[in-house]
Order: sequence, then C-alpha cells, then structure tokens
Amino acid sequence: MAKTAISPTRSENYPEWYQQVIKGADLAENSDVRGCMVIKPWGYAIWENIQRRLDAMFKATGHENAYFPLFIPMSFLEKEAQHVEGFAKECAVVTHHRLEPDGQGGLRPAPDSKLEEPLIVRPTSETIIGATFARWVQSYRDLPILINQWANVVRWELRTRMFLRTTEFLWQEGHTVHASAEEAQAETRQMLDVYAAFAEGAMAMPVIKGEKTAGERFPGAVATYSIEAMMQDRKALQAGTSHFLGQNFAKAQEIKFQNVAGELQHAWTTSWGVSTRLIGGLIMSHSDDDGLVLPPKLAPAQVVILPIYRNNEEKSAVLPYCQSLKSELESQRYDDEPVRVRIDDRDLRGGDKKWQWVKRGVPVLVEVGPRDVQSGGVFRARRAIDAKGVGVPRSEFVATIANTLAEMQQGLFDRAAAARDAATVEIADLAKFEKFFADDAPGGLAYCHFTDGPAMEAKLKELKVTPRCVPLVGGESSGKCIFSGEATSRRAVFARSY
RNA sequence: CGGGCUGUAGCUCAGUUUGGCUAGAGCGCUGCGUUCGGGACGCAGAGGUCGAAGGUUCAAAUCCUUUCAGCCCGACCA
Repeated sequence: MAKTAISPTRSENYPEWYQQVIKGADLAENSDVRGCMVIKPWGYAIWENIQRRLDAMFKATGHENAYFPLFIPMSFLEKEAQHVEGFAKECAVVTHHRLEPDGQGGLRPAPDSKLEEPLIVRPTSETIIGATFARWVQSYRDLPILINQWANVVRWELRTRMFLRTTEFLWQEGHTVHASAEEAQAETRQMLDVYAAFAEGAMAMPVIKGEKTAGERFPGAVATYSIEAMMQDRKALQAGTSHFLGQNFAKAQEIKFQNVAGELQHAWTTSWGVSTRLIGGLIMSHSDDDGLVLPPKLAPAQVVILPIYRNNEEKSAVLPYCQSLKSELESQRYDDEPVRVRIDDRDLRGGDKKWQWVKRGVPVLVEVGPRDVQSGGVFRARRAIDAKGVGVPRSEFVATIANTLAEMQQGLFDRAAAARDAATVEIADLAKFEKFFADDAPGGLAYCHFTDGPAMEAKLKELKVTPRCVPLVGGESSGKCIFSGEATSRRAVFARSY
C-alpha cells in the first residue's frame, strides 16, 4: 500500500483526518484560549484570497465597506424577541473596564469599575448596525443603504471544531435597508447568488441554493436562504446565508423613512454573511489522504518551484534558471491575475520540502535540477492528478500554465459535483428514509416532500438529520409528506450536517 | 449542567497499582558527518520546579486532602 502523507486516512477516521490535514497544511492551530484558533500564514493567505474576491463582488453589486463596534449594549439585543432567544445563550459579556491587584499577586476586575450596562461581544451586528441605520435614514431618498463589514464575531459554542465552529471567527456581514419588501427580497436573493457563484467559481465547491425551513431560520428573520454543500463524508455544510428580515428589525430599532407620499413607514432590511467556515468547506470538499488540495483560484501560491542541487556549482546553474522560470510564469495570466509563483530555496532535505507543499495543497509543484537546466526542461507534478510528476519542456510548461490551472480548477469542481450527485437520492417513503440515514449507511443528500411539524421533528431528531433547505430549483413540487402523509407542495434536501 | 478521563521535555506519551539510584522513550530542535532527483542514517548535544498548594514519610511523579486546567460522551448548537 502506498504511504499517505496524512494519517489516519479519510476512510479510517474522517474527523481525525480533518484535523491532521489542517496540521499538515499549517493552516491553523489551537490557541491558549479554549475554542479559539490561531490562523497561521498559509491559512490566513487563503482567507485573504477569499476576502479579496468576495469584496470585489460586493463592490460590483453596489455595496460599501464600513466598520461597527465590537461591543454591543446588552439592551440592544433585547429589542427583537426571537433574536434574543437565538443568541443570548452564547454571548460573551463585558462587565468591568479596569483590573486591579487582587492582593495575591494576581489581578481581578475592580469592583468600582463595574459597567452600568454590560456590553456583549458581538455574535452578529444586526442590532447595533440597525440602531445606526435608524439615524441615517429619514427619507426614501436615503435608501437603499448597502453596507458590508469585515469583522470578527464571538459565539460561545460548547463544542468547537477548527474553522467549522470556533468561539471567535472571522466573517463578513452585509446589512442593507430598502424602501420596499420587493427590493429587500431581491437583495437577499442577489447576495445568495453572489455566494453561490463564489462557492462554485472560486472554491470549486458545488452548492444548492435554497430557503431554510422555519426551524432553521435566523432568529428574527422572515426568510433565510443558504447555500448548502456536501462534504466528502456526505454530511452537508451550510456555507453561507442570506436573510430577508422583513420589517422585524426596522420595527424593533425604529428604522423609519418618509415615502414619496410623505407617509412615515418602517424600512425593510436584509443581512447576509460567510465566514472562515468556508475554509473548512474547502478542506473537506477537495482534500485527500496526502493532505490539502487547493483550487488554483484560491491557492496562495499556484506554482512552487523546488531547486535541486548538491553543491555550489550546481546551485549557481539551477537558481538563476529557477528565477527566470519564476519571472516567465509570472508574466502569464490566469483568472485575470499574474500567476502566483514561489521558489522554495530553504535549506531542507528535498523530499521533506516537497511533501510539505503537497500537504499544503499547492496545485503545481516544479522540481528543477541540473539535468533540467541541461535539457531546458522542468519536472512538473499536479496535485491530486499526477503526484509523481513528469518531465516537460520548459517553454511548453510556461505556455500552458494558465490552461493547466484552469483545467485543475474545473477538475476539482467536476469531481466534487460527481461525488455529490452520486450521494443524492430521491426518497418517497419513510422506511427508505430511515434506511438511507441508518448508522451503518453512508448517508448523503435526500430530496423528500415534507410538511413542517411534530411528526417530522421527532423523526429527524432520532436520526440526527436536518432539513438543509428547500431548493430554489425543485423545491416546489406536489407530493405527500414522508413523515405525516399529508399532501404538500414543498420538497427539501435532508442530510446530516456540520 | 450530568457521566467518564487526563495533566511528566516543544509534541505524543511511558513510569504511579507495590513510594527508593542522577526522571525516561519516540518525534521535533541544534551541531558535525554520511547519504540525496529526495519524506534516509550515524554520532554528539540542548531541553523537565513531573498542573498548583498543603499533608504523610528517612524518602513523593508515585500515597492522602484541596484546587486549577484541559479532553471525551451526553445535553445544547444563527
């Protein structure tokens, strides 16, 4: 059996494999603070690429960036009843503003520095941004307001997993205000489309766009939409959400404007977000038993060149060859940008170095030794395609690099889509549903007719399955609820999920 | 918040039951050397108030008490 770079393998122990991929790729590590991680340079570079592309998409759809406070007065959260219920249980609370010696060599919050009103660390910013918007909006001429913020948020989760659910995480949250329900709904759907386009185009991660059922809705929202992806263990991952908030928050926070007729009315708001969880999705969509596999569009380095030499004489021949190769590659463009190239000239053993880059998921690895310099070639390996590599003429390699990256990007998407389709079924009766989600079954995505209700909830809880969404395409169709037998016109995707 | 478990080198852990030499191993790290289109090897070396406090004892990583921290299962989870 071939040696794998990651142990255990996916089939041996999937959750542990996931942890080891992160470790092997040097993406992140656990910190001294429970539930919070340190995102290391390679992991953060991926996040920066995600940010850069999404930010451009937000700007292209008319949004502007702004920044709101980390702290939110506790009373703000109380204003929207469902919102309170959804978030109160996982909030970090700031109660003091000064420390003093505790008399035993340590520190304690100074009793006389207690805050009049506690501040919570934002779990999401609807309330404080809404309060701000209330001051910004007076007339229909002030609308729409289209704002995004890149920020960190804190949700005091009991159970955390790197990137997928951490106590503190990085995200963007868009918040918009509109003069009509139709416009706000259109905004909600537009941003869902942006997320789907990003997930499929940049991450090579196929997603299903759909609406959340009542039980899965964002607290305080009228409608929540999400993109749902399927991971290699056949569990679903909610990768992004977009909420139509109706007038719920506008009423709670007095966001009012005068319309054309001169009447005072409440505005319509939306919010939408994606987080560092996307990186978890990226890992579990493409990576293999040799570690991370990155789609070229998000890879911090698309090509890594490994010079091979044994002495100064060889070094003086090989290094300039590598440097000029790097320049030539950088003059090539892929995805509207120069190809991203690194030379790894660290003083490490060659094999060790190569495997580090394999585990980090770099799409194309190039080894250049004296023989290549002599022959005018390079030795090229493509991640997850031909790991061992093959010798190719340098000029051909350079001329085709953009095409190679494009093919790899598409190949990852196709592979993930095929895996998802192979794990997707249509189920019309409960017995088959139970069998599909039995503990010893592989599981997957099941499309079923349903009606929201106690019959469904009880069965789903027992099977640890949730309705992921009612797909925008194929969600409307008449049939019988597999849980209650009632006639229904709605169909959802069911799965176990992260 | 219930049930179980663990704290010993940077990391993973052995040693604790039955107290007793200078507290160990593997990996990693540093140096030298051999290898090398490759995840290799040899030699030498650095690195520990054994989670913390108190107690029992001639003697404590080991026994007792207290305490702190973390992990797993459950509950919970926009």
